[in-house]
Amino acid sequence: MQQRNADRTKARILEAATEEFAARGIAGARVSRIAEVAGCNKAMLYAYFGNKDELFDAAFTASVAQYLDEVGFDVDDLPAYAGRVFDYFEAHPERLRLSTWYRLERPDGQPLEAIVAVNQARLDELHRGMRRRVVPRQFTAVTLLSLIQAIATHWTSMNPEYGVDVPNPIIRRRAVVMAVQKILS
Amino acid sequence: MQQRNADRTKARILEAATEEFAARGIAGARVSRIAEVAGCNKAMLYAYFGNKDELFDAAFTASVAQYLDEVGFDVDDLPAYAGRVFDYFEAHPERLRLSTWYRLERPDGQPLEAIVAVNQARLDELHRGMRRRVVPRQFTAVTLLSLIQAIATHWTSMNPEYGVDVPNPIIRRRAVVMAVQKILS
DNA sequence: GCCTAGCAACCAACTGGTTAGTTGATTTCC
DNA sequence: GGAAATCAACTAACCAGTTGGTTGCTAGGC
Repeated sequence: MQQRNADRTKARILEAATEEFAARGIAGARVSRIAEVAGCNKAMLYAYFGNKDELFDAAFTASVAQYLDEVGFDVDDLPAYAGRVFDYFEAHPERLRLSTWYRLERPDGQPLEAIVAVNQARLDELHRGMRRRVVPRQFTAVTLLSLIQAIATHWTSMNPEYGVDVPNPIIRRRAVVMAVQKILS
Repeated sequence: MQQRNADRTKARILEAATEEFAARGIAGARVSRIAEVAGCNKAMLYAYFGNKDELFDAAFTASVAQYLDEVGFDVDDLPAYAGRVFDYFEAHPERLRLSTWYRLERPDGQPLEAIVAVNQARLDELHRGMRRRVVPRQFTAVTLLSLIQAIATHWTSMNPEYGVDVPNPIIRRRAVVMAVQKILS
């Protein structure tokens, strides 16, 4: 077991940061808590990531990259895509929280290049799908993408006032897939 | 013009608090900024609302009450209801932000009684609608309510990586209403 | 194989500024 | 005259970021 390893320390900081930021947001996160969870000194964190804000950027960018990598897109079966998005955030609710914090706390932050590029690619695919008559044309491509995203994550982003009545994951997933099917019909 | 008026001061504090909390969340909000915007001293704020957290509660509760009061529910025309929800948050995006902050920063906060009651009433109405065959039964009532909410607010809760392609409000509204119609078909 | 110089990794303790919350006095109105 | 409304100034704690120094790893000479 190495006692010194820059890469490993960096990775541990990023992991701890993701956890802390997902739980408390940028303003609510405590740098000292991140350092503690990462098992290192605050100074390391500043050496590797600059400052609190840049650390959030690093954590969020990594999180998004992992999401885009793991959840592929498929114009030919959008309900299945919605199902996968549902599965992903069911397994990693903290990723959705991170994304929401980003939206709330960086209201006029420059959109991340990586996401813009992927979104553009998906929009292009949707347009091609529409020309091929695989995707209906009642909604614009942006609307469709955004609607599907909203439907796939609607449970996770729900306020907690429904209590007991919320169905189990299997039923929720089925509802997501069915809703997207209906949107496309 | 009165120089002293407890009710008016209280109202101004609440207004300023809503603005500040909507913009920056609980952790990011600054009590001194709220006092400044409200045109009074910090001490007033503590005299009237106890502390920062209770001030947020007051602002959020008032905001929700106003929303529930303004946007009525109508089982017989759910697409129109979705349209009204869309209109409301288009006109008051800060209310949606406030609600999102609440969800993120109070992950295990006790659900607000007022919302729980209204939701239960709406669920009951949906159930009656289902029995009357006015509302389809493919989704459970909770699912429907949650789906409609998600669809009606999907633009506002979108991350900002779509840029220029986002359609104008009229088209967005039409998309919301149409999507809910399709969900119900 | 052993020693050591130099550098990268690491940290305890500190700093300067900020922040939620308080206090004790002052003003205004009835 | 007294109660309610208001505030300037204060406090104690907190927190992002820094500093100055220590420790472990390794390359290269012997």
